[in-house]
Amino acid sequence: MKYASELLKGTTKNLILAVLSGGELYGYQIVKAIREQSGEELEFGEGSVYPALHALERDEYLSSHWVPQDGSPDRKYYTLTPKGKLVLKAALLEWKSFSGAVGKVFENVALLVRAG
Amino acid sequence: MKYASELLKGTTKNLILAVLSGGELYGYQIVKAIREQSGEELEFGEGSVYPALHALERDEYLSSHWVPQDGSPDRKYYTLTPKGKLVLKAALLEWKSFSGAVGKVFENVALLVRAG
DNA sequence: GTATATGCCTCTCATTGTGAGGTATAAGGA
DNA sequence: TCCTTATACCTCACAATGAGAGGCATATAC
Repeated sequence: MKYASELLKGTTKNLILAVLSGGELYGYQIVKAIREQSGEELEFGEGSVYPALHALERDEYLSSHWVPQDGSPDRKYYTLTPKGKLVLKAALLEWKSFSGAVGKVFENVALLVRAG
Repeated sequence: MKYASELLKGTTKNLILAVLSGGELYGYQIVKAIREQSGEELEFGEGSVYPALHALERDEYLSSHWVPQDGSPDRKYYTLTPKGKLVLKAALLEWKSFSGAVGKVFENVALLVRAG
């Protein structure tokens, strides 16, 4: 991992909702979508993503359906529910506000570090 | 709390190091410093901050000393160690990179949400 | 008398990312 | 032939950590 794993906590589910806003994807594809859309910076293990997907479906932010494949493992496609879209919108605003607040605190430091 | 608590995970210790870059502070003061410097957006409970301070001192990112007070509780002041300053610098870079990566994924969504 | 502020601490609880393991098929190279 | 890699799903034990409640003590204010 490129980042301290704790940073991801709380962001994982929102990232999943985010990449699903473009249309349905299956689990394995979601991992790759996040990796690619983040510019190869964010990388999730399957042990993080599958449990997260189950929780999101349990909370009715996602719905899923199986699509059998020939000669390769079956795929479970996930789609945002209306409830999930609302949660995603809220998560985007929350992230913007949160990262801005953290940024404010860190800005002060940058000055001091440069100064001394 | 204004934010989902999971968002704070992994950021708490870095925020503490950050506000201490301006000079030594005691625990109670650190909570207020983060609240103020974040524009009243970030609020930590004592149950989060004190254990974090102990961990940071255990890892030698901080050192501390008691200062007795008259008629009010004694204060435990914390100071960044050289090791702590290095960790802080790394944390700032990590945050910048991490928040940028999350931002990339979320940008794609914003377009889609607005579109439909 | 009761609440609020100061200032430290500890404890349990729930959440969640990691990493390893399991299952199964197919394609490629040594 | 054998081994690795890729696909695609899953579970489980582990560690980190923020929340919230509780404890202790003093001082001020209503």
